[in-house]
Amino acid sequence: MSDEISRSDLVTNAIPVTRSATLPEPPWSSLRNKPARPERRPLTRDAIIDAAMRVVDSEGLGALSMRRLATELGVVPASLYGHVSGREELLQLLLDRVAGEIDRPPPHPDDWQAACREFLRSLRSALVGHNDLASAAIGNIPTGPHWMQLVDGLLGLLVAGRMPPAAAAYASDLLIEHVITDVYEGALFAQRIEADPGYFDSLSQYLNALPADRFPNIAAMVDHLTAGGAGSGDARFEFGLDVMFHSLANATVATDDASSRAAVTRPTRQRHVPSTA
Amino acid sequence: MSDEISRSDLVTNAIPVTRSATLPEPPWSSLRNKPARPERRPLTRDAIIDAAMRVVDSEGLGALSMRRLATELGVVPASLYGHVSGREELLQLLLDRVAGEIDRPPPHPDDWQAACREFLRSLRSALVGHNDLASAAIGNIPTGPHWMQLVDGLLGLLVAGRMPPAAAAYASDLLIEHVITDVYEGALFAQRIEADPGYFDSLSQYLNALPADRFPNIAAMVDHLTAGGAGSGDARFEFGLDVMFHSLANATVATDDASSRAAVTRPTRQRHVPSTA
DNA sequence: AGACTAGCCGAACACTGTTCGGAGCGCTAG
DNA sequence: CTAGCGCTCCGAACAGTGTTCGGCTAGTCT
Repeated sequence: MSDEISRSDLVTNAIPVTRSATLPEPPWSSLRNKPARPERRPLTRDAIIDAAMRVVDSEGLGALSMRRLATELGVVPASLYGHVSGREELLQLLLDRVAGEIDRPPPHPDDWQAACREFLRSLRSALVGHNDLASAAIGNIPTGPHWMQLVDGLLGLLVAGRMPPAAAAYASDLLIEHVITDVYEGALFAQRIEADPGYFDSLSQYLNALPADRFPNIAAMVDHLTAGGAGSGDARFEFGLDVMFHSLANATVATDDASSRAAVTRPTRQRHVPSTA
Repeated sequence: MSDEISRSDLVTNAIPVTRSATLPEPPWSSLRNKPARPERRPLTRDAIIDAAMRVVDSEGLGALSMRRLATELGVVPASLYGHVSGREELLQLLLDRVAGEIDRPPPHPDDWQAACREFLRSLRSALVGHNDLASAAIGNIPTGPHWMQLVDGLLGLLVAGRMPPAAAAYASDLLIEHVITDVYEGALFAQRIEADPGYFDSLSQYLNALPADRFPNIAAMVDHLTAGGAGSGDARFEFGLDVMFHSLANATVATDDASSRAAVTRPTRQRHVPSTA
C-alpha cells in the first residue's frame, strides 16, 4: 500500500495490549493500593491519531474535540498536548494519514490522462472513507510527507502528459481542490440528510416554489438542478473531471511557449478584477 | 453599487443618537434610578446584519461571535435570537447580502463566455471585499433570494451559450465552487501572512528542502509551485476560468444529444469509485 | 386606564481549545 | 543503592463559544 513512512506508524500502532490482560493482580501487589491503576499505556502520537481517526470516521469531524479524544484514550485533555501541538496539527496529521492510504501513481503511464483520473478517484474514495475529514483540507492544502508525495505523484502525471510546468502547478491545485470540495460537499449533504431525512425534499420543493418570472432559468431546469445537486455525487465529480481534462489535454499540445500563466486558451482579455472594494 | 436593499440598511443604521445628548437628566427623573438607560435602539434584523458585516469585514469571520456581535450592538447575546435563528442563519444572511451586491448579468449577451467570465469575476471581487466570508459558503451553497438570483443569472448565461441543461446545472456549481474556493484560499493565505509575515518564506523554504529523490517533480518545479500557490491569486483564478471555459465552450457545440451526465467529453469509462469503505 | 404582547435582559447550561504548576514514574549518574 | 533528573501525565483553571429559559419592561391597542 504505502512505503517506508507508514512503517513506524504500524509498529507503534501494533502494541495496544502490553501485558497482564489475563491474570488478576495478587492481593499483595502494590497495584492494588492505587485506585484502578489505569493501565498506563504509553500514549504515543500514533495512538492519538488512531483514536482521532476512529472518532472522525464514526461521528464526523464536528465530534472530534480534544476532550472527546482524551476520554477516548482514557486520558485528560492536557496530556494530548505533549504529543500534538494542538487541534490544527492533529487535523494535518489525520489528513496526512489518509494521503498515505492511497497508492503512488505510475511514473510513466501509457495514458497519462486515464492514470490521472484514476489517481484522483482513488484520492476521492480515500477521503470519502473518512467522513467529514475533507473539510479540514479545504483552503488549507496539507503539507505532510504523504500528502506531498501525493502532490508529487500528480505533478508527475501532468508533466508526463507534456504539460508545461507552470500549467501543471496550477492544474494540480485545481484538480485536488476539486476532489476535496466534492468530497466535503457530499459528506455535508449526507450529514444534513441524516439529521433531517426530509431535507432533500424540502430543498427541491423550495426550488420548485421559486417564482418563474424572477428565476426563469432555475424554474426551467429545476429537475436537472435537483438531480445534480444531490443524489449520485459521482456524476458531479466525473463531470468536473471531464471538464478539466478536456482542457488540460489540449493544453499539453497547444501552447508550450506561453510562459507562465493561462496556458490553456488565450484569454479574451488580460483583465484584472475591477476591485469594487 | 447596489439597489433598494441597502436603503433600509442605511436608514436603520443612521439613527444612533435619538435625543438628550446635551441636557443632563433632572434628579427626579425616573431615568436616574435605572443605570445609564441604554438608549433602546430598535435592533432590527438588518441592523444585526450590518453590524455582523462590519465585524467580518474588519476582523474576519472568526471574530464574529454572537457575544461580540451583541456588544457591538449594545445588546445582550440572547436578544439576537429574537431576530435571527442562530449563527448559521446569520451567515446565510450575510452571504445573501453580498450576493445582492453584484449586478445581474445580461440575459442575452453578445459573447456568452465573456459575459460569464465577467460575471464570475464580479462575484469574486464582491466576496474578496468581505474578508473570510466566502468560507461560510464552501460546501454549503446558500439558498437566499439574492444568491438564487445569482445562480439563475449564471444559468441563463450558460444556456444562452447553448449548453444543454444538465451540463449547465453541473457547470454552474463547478464555476461557483471555483470562485468560492479561490476567494477563501486567498483570504486564508492573507490571514496567515498577517499572523506571521515569514509564513510564505518558510513554506517555500520547506518545499525547497524536500529531498529531490523522493519528490522529484516538486523539486523540479518548486519555483512554479511557490509562484502559483501564493502571490497573485488572480492568475490562479483566471487559469481555472480558462480551463473550465475551454471545455464548456466545446460542450455547447459538441454533444447536445447526450442525455444527462458528462456532456463534455465521452468519459474513458463509465466507472464508479471502488468504494473502499 | 388597564390588559396584552412583543422584545430585551440576566443568568445559566453545556460545551470548546489551551495553559500552568504540580506530581508520579522511569532512567541514569554518582 | 540511592539521589537526582527529566519526561509524561494529571487537576484545575482561563477565556471563550452557541444557545435557552424565565422574568421584566415598554409600547400599543382596546
